[in-house]
Amino acid sequence: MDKDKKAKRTSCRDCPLRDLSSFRDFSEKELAFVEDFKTGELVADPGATILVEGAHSAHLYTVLTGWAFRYKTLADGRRQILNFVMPGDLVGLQGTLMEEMQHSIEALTPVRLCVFERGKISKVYTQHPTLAFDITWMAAREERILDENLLSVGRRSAFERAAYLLVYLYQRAQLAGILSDRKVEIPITQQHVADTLGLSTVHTNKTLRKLADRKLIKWRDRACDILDEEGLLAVSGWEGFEEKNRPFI
Amino acid sequence: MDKDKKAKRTSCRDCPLRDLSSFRDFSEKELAFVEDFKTGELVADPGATILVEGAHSAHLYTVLTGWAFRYKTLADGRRQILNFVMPGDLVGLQGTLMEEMQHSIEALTPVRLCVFERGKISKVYTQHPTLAFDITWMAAREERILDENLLSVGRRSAFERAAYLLVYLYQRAQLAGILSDRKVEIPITQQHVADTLGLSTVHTNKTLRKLADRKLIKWRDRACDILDEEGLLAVSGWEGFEEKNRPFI
DNA sequence: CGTCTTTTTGACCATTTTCAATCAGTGTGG
DNA sequence: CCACACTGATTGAAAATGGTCAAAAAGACG
Repeated sequence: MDKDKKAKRTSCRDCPLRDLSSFRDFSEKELAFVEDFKTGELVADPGATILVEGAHSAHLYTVLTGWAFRYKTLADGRRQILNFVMPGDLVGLQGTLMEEMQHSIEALTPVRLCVFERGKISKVYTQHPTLAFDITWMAAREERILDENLLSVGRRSAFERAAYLLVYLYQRAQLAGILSDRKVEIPITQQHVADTLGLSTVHTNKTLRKLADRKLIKWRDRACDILDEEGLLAVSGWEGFEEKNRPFI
Repeated sequence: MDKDKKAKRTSCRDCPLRDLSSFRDFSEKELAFVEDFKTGELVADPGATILVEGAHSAHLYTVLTGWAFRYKTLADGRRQILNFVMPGDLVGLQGTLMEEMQHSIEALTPVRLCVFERGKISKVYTQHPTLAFDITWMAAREERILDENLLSVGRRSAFERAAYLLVYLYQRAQLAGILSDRKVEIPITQQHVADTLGLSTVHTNKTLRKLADRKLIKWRDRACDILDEEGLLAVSGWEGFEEKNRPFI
């Protein structure tokens, strides 16, 4: 895993995520603590494995920039993508709290992460209850997303599922502040879409085509334009996010 | 919702869950705090809705006895069961932390729950970091279970999926201490199984029959004997739990 | 015994997968 | 600049998995 590039360190005070309207504000004390909690930064190349199933991670991370995804595989190689990881997301909590990670994380683009020391996490709980609360909040948020994903894979048709995934990614990218116009440069292949939806690549391709035929999206090599957000929401039957002032660390 | 039966109160010190080997021990101070945090108890009848999607729950619960399940539905009624709830499980955290619940919970058997006041949860974080940590731990555990479920629904065949679900329930019931011999009195219908696996009832029936033909299980009306735990694990390709000393509140 | 719920079955239909190519776009070395 | 190698997107056809419909059988229960 060629992920061990140490990068120059950004101060938490200058953290670009703080400027985004969807994240909550921090007190000076909190900032000082997080600044201390942070051990360094790490950059992973596209395709690099950031965390691997079975490992007992020594670190906890927050994504600063870039896209990644969480996934699990079966013995024969079948892969299920569980969720996508964007700036502001906390990663590696499972490996920090429990014995070992039960999923892997792979970078889609160059990913820059803040590194936090596993051992120091108890200090968050003893010294900064508000931040501890935020960690729980983020875990609950991930759970909520997984709930919706499970509903999608279990009960929505391929067409609805694909529509859901694309608006979902669109809205998340928007909230994470990584969007150029209505164009989401989703850095994923149709293979990734297939592994998220629980479909074959072939059928995924035909399904995306159908969405494109209806002028809802436009798929391009490793990118996708969202042409009709409302239309996608309608097809999927999803209500969308109403997330404001979410915390992060 | 006919769930409003107030029940007589059990002291946390006498909590039957404390005796089970799979749960962690508590300090005297923690016990005293939880005792105070607990507002009362509540009993729900089979079929009753304990928490409903869209509500802003005023309470947080821990299940003392009984089975329930978490689920979401689409507008046209399609239902996806997300996970099952057993003694020791924390319930309603989403509704406590965020604006509103995005899933419902329904009782399968008579369910007895401990009730905690939503407003007091911040006291857990400020006064009892170890318990706050436990809450996060439980959220991470739920996430892990959902990950495996998603893998199952997305990538396992109907046959593997069914095998997975049944050993999973068997092992959880065992850890929760609600098991009569190898016989799991799973209080669910094939309809519930279908809604968990993302299959139709008809196909679920045929799949369960195939498991029975291979002497892995024996299905009975609202009950299921696990005849061959190892066999089910092998079919599903799942490793099983290795959970010890889990926390609860 | 009659009613209700749950399980079981069979026939037929739809969605999705698999297999096998082909096509398009990108980057590389000559 | 072009041939060649790659990866990702597309297609068509055959096969399989799972869904729908309709109805019967089997328990559970008052």
